[in-house]
Amino acid sequence: MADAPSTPLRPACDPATELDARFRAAIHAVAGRDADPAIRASGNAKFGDYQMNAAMALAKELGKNPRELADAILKATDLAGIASKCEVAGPGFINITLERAVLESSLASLAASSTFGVPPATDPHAVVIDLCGVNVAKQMHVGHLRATIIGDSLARVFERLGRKVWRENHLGDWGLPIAMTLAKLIREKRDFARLTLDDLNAAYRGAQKETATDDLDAAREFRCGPHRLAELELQYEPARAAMEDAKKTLIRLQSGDAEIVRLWERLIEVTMEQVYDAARTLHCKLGAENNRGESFFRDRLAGVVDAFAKSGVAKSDRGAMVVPFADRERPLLIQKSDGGFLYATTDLAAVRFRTFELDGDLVVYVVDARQRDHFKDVFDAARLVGWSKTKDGTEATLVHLGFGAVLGADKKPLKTRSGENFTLKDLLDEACERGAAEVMRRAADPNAPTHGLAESELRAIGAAVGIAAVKYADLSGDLTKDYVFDLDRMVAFEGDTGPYLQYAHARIASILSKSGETAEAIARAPFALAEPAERALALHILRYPQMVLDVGRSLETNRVGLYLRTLAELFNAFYQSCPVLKADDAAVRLTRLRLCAVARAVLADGLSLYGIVAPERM
RNA sequence: GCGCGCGUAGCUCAAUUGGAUAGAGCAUCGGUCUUCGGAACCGACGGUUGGGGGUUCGAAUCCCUCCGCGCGCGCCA
Repeated sequence: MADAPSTPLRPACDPATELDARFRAAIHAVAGRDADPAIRASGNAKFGDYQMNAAMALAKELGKNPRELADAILKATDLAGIASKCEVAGPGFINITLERAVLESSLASLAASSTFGVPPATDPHAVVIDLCGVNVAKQMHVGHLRATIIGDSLARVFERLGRKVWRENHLGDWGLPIAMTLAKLIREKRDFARLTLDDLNAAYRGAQKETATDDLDAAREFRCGPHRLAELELQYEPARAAMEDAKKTLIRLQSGDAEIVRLWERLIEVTMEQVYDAARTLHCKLGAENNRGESFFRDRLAGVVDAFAKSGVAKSDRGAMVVPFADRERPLLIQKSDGGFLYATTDLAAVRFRTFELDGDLVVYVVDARQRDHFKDVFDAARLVGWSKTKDGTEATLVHLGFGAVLGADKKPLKTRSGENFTLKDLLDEACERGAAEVMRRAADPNAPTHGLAESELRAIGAAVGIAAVKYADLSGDLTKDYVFDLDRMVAFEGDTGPYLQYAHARIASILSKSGETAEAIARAPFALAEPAERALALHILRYPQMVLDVGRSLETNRVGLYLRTLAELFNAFYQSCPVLKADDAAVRLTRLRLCAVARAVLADGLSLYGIVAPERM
C-alpha cells in the first residue's frame, strides 16, 4: 500500500516535538548536517520515556563508533527544562526521561485543546474517500461492511486532522445489469410502489440467469458444427429475447425516457433505504448526499475516450480503445469495439472529477484487494493523461486501500451470489441482539449501574455494544489481510474488543459523576503526576495527536485500536494502584479526577475515530 | 504461464514501519474478589516468525531463492 504524502506537522503538546528539535540541533552541531533524530517512545519503561535512535545509523554513514557518536550528541544537546535523565545505552541508543513538570504542562495544553493536540491542517486541498460502493438492486453483503466502516473511519480521521473530506459512494446504478433488472420487473408488470429490496434482488438474479448464454458462447468459441450451433441458438431464443428487451430498456433509460427514468429512480430509492439504515446502525456518516455513482458520470464517458485519444495516450486495438503501459503487457481497455464504455472509463471520469473538481490531493479508494490491478491501471492511465492534478496543478496521491476478502469458516471466500448466505443486515441485527442480551443480563443484577433502566434504553446501549464489537474486530486488524468471518469472535465482549474499551470509558465516567465535582472544578485542578502509573498514563495520552497524524499518513486504522487498547490498559493499571475517590488527600483526589477526565475525553475521541459510541453506563 | 498479495503461540491477531528480551485476546491452569463498576486485574503454559541464503551494530520487517495458500490477468462490474 502506498503511503499518503507525509506532513511535517508535529503536535505542539507532544514532548517528542521538543526533543526532536533539540537533538536535531545537536546532531547538526556534531555531524555538520541535518538528520532525523528518530525520537521514539520507549518500548520498555525501564529505558525511560523516549529514546533517540539516530546515532547508530549516523555512525555508520560517518564511519564513527556509534557509542562515541551518541556520547558526543548527548553532550551537545541542550536538555535544560526538558529531560531529568538522559544516557547512552546498548549499541548507541540515547534513553530519555522527561522532567515531571514538562509532562504536566504538556498534558494541560493537550487538555485545553479542542482537537486534543492535533495540529490544524495546512493543506487547503480536500481528501476524497471512495467508500461503500453498493450496487443498485443488490442486497448489501458482509464485504460492504468493510468498504463502509473503513472508509468512514478514515474520513473521520481526516476530519479530526482538519481536512475537508468528501465521502463518495460510487454506486453501481447504471448500465446493462440495471437495465436487465428493470426490464424484467416491467415485463412482469410489478407494482413499483410496493417493491422491496428482496424483490429487486430476486429480479436481478433472475435477469442474470435468463440472459445467460454461456453454453452458446462456448460453442462458438470452440467452433462447434452448424447443427450443434443451430440447436443451441434455438434453445437460447428466450435468453436472446430477454437481452434484446434489456438493451431496449437501456437505450430508453439513456435517452431520458421519463417513465423509465422514474422507475429507475425508484430502484435506487428502494436500494438505498437499506444503505442508510445500515449506515445509521453502524454510526457511519453516510447518506443521500454522498451518492455519486456511475450514472453521474455517464455524460463524461465519451469525453474521457476523446481526451485519451487526442493526447495519444490511448490507441485503437482490434476495434477497441486501449491505454498501453510501458512496463507491462496488459493494457487498460476504455472503449469496447462496439463503442460501449467500461467501468474503467467511468473510473477515469471519476478520478478527473475528484482531483480537479473536488480539488482532492488525496483520493483513497476503499475497495477490496482483488481490484488491485484494475486500480493500478486506472491510476497510471490518469497520470499519463495528466488527470492526477488538482485545480492548482498539485500532483494528487491516488491510493487504492485494498482490504482483504471476507472468508467463511472453511477459509473460502464467502459467496452471496446464490443468495443463501446472510446479508449485512442479518449480521448487524445479530450483533445488536447479542449486545442487548448481554446488557440486559447484567442489568438484572440489582447492584449494576444499569439496573432499573427502561428496556428501550438498555436496547440502545446493547446496540452500541454489539456494533462496537463488530467494528472494532474489523478496524483494529491489518486491513490488507483476509477476514475470517466468525460471528462469535466479532461480537465477543471480553478481552481485546470494542466493548472492553467502552467499559473502560463507562468506568471513568462513573468515577467522574460519583465524585460530586463539577466538570469546571475538575478542569481547574492542576496535574500532579507523582505515581509511576499516573506518569505512564500521561505519557501515553500525550501520544494521541501523533497517532492521529500517523493514521492519516499510513491509512492504517489498526493504529487507533492499538493506541486505545493501550490507553485502556494503562488506565486500568492506574485505577488499580491509585485510589481516586478514596484518596485521603483532597488535592490528590482532585488531581486524579483531572487525569481521569482527560483520559476519558481522549478515549471517547479515539473511539469516535472508529465511529464507536461511548456510553456513560453499560 | 505472467503479475500481485499473504504465511508469526493450538485458534484469532499484534509488534511504535529496521531497534533492546516477538506481545495481546481466546482456550487451558492458578491467583486477586464483603470492589472508586469483575465486560476488570495479576501470573503460568505456549515460538527455529513457512524453509534456506544474504544485507548490518541490529531483521517478523529489506533483498534473493524455494515451499504452501489465495487473488487477478481486453471488450463483465
